[in-house]
Order: sequence, then C-alpha cells, then structure tokens
Amino acid sequence: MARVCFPNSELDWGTMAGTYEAQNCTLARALELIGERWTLLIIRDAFYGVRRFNHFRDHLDIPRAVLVERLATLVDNGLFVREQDPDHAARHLYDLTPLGRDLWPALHALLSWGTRLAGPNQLRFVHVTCGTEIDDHGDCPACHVNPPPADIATEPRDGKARGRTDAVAVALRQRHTLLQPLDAVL
Amino acid sequence: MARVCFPNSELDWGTMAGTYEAQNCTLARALELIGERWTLLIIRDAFYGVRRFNHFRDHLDIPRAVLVERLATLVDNGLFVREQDPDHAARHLYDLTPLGRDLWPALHALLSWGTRLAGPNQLRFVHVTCGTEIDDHGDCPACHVNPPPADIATEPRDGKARGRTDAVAVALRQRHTLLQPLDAVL
DNA sequence: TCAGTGAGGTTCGTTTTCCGAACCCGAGTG
DNA sequence: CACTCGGGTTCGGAAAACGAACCTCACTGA
Repeated sequence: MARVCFPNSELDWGTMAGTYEAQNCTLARALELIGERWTLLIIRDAFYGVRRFNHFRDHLDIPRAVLVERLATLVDNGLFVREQDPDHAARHLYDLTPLGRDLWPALHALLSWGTRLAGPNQLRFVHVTCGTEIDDHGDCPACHVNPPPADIATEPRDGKARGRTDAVAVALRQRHTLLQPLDAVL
Repeated sequence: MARVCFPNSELDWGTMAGTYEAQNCTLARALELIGERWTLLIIRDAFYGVRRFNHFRDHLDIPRAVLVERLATLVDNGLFVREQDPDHAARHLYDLTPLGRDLWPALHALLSWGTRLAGPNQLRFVHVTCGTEIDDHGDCPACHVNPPPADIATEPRDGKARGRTDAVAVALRQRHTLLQPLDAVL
C-alpha cells in the first residue's frame, strides 16, 4: 500500500516519514486516511449502521476490489475494527472505532455544505430525545446541546424517499438511530 | 471533464443526471466537487490567502496539469473566481466565493480530527478580536461566538516552524488573518 | 530593440489507480 | 451432495496522476 502523497504546509513527508510529532498540517494527515475516493461514503454508511461487506457493496455500487482495499486501510489506520460475526462463521463485521466516530462533526459539516449545492438532504437528522432536526453546526436548536451521533436519528425528509432498491436504502426509509447496526432490519 | 461517480444513498445518478432537486445524498454531491485529490488542500491554501497559480504550485508540490484542472473545476462549480491581476496583465488571481468560504466549518472539522492522529497542528487558529485559540467546534471559548474565517488568524504554534522554504510557507510564519491575500507579503 | 525572465499553461510518455467481469473457496441449506 | 451466499482474488482495459519538456505572452534592463 503505497503512501499517498498529500504534502503538508511546512514539512516534506518524503524526508519526515514516521515523525508525526513534528507534523504540522493535520489536514493533509487526515486526507491521507480519508481523502481517497469512496472512503468518506463508506464511513457515512457505517454511521448509518452498515456493517457487512456486501451491504457496503450493494449500497455504494463500489467495485469489490476497491472496497476490499478501502476497508483494509481503514482497519489498518484504526478507524474500523473487523470482527467475526458471532452468529455466522463465514461473515465479518466492520465497526467504527472511537477514532472513526470522531469524524461525525466533519462528516456532518460536509453534508450540510452539500445542501447549499443540491437543496436539503433527503434524510433528516433529528435529536432522538426531542425529535428536533439538528442545525448546520450539528446542534439541537431546542435543547441547545451538540448531540453525539448515538443521540441522532435519521428519517426520510418527506414520504417520497424512492430510488435505490438495495436492502440498506430500503431499511433507511424507517427512522433509525445512527451507529445502531442495521443488521436486524435487513 | 467526466462526471465523477459518487453514488448517493437513494438515487442513481446515471439516470438522474441534472435533477438536483430530487437529490438526497448531499454528501455525495459535496464529494463530487471537493472529494478529488488535492482539491481540499487547494481550498485550504486559499483560506490562508494564496491566490496565484504558482503559489499554489510551489506550496503544494502539485503537478501543473492537475492544478490547472482542479482550479478549472473549482471555478466551473462556483467555489473560486478567476480574475485578472489589476497590477500585472500576465497574472490571474483565484479567490474563494461565498460558496467556497462556507466550506470553512467542514475544513476546520477535518483539521481538528487530524490532530487526533498527529498531535496538534503546527499553525494555531486564534480569534482575532481576543487572541484566544478556537476550539474543535470552531468556537472561541473566551467570547462564546463562532467566528467566521475572516475573524480568525493563523500563527505558528511555537517558534520552531521550519521545513518548507517556499514563499507561502515562509509568509505563514507570521501571524496572518484568514482570507487576507498573502500577495503583499510575498 | 532585443535578450532574458517569470507567469500560466500544454503536451507527452510513463506509472498508478480504478473499474468491472470472471473466478474462487469455505460455510451453511435443502 | 448440489446449490447458494458471503467475502474475497485475479485480470485486462480505461482513466487519472505524475513529472519533465515545451510554449506563449508580458514585463524588465541594458
């Protein structure tokens, strides 16, 4: 797995490989892990509760080999853990680690920015304890708190959520709390 | 410029090309514009005040052809404007539009997340009116406001900001307000 | 006025990555 | 004991990134 060359502001990584303490451009460092194509969409799906290889595959229409590679680097870098499915010997489960979950603010900020391009997101993000939709900063305007993803649920913005027919897309037509495994519904 | 295929949650873009209103996955839409390699680093440099082709080039060590292409799509998509330099007929200036500036929260969130990987960023982001370093949410903990980028300045975290020797990197060793053109210092 | 320089690109050949279809193998199922 | 499903690997073609060379225009200085 060749090192992706995302140069930073002040230091050359070619000569500094490994010395993370002296590193300054943390954006470049972040992009080295999550800046590749598909990666952020895989992480989004993980927040939605997707855990299995084929569910990522079906929902994203991503080439198998690319998904294998992305999941491997996400596991290598500590954003995901891969474990055996206790109920099915032949299955694996991919779960976000705390490091991966910490990406929620960045993910939500990008998603919010996207609404400036394409209008509101078809899935609403609501605070589970009060049902209010969270704002662009990720805050609940009713409770004046910044809920973590586990306190946020998705629901279709209006009734006409249509289009994809894969199992994940269908399951997300019901209200669903982030990070809750979708496996049960599938 | 082929359409980058970032599939969304519910709709297939192949069949929905152009109908942005019916679009739901705004993250996929956002990544279509800023998810390609180098793009977010170019935008970061624009926040730092970089405006000229060769300054992006020198600071990022990006291949010329790639930079040409990225700037063109950023202009096409309304994140940057390209204008003549009034003082030098042979120069162009690239500036962030309001749409591009709206990316600041997402950019800062990613940068903050990167500190969990590599330790603190070498550049600090401080609230210009009080000098306090802004927190992970982009808020000023002293003033309890969420300053826009124009109210945020960068300064080296400690004296030993070293490494790159290009003009932009050197200029950024002085305190500098975001979005203020660096041209004067260069 | 004319060589030299810097700015912003093009062009081109090589290497890397992406893509999609086909194949594979172990575990459960009927 | 055939069949399917889950999670991959392999392979050949297409696209993108890369880096070095080249090119044109505007200014500069002698």
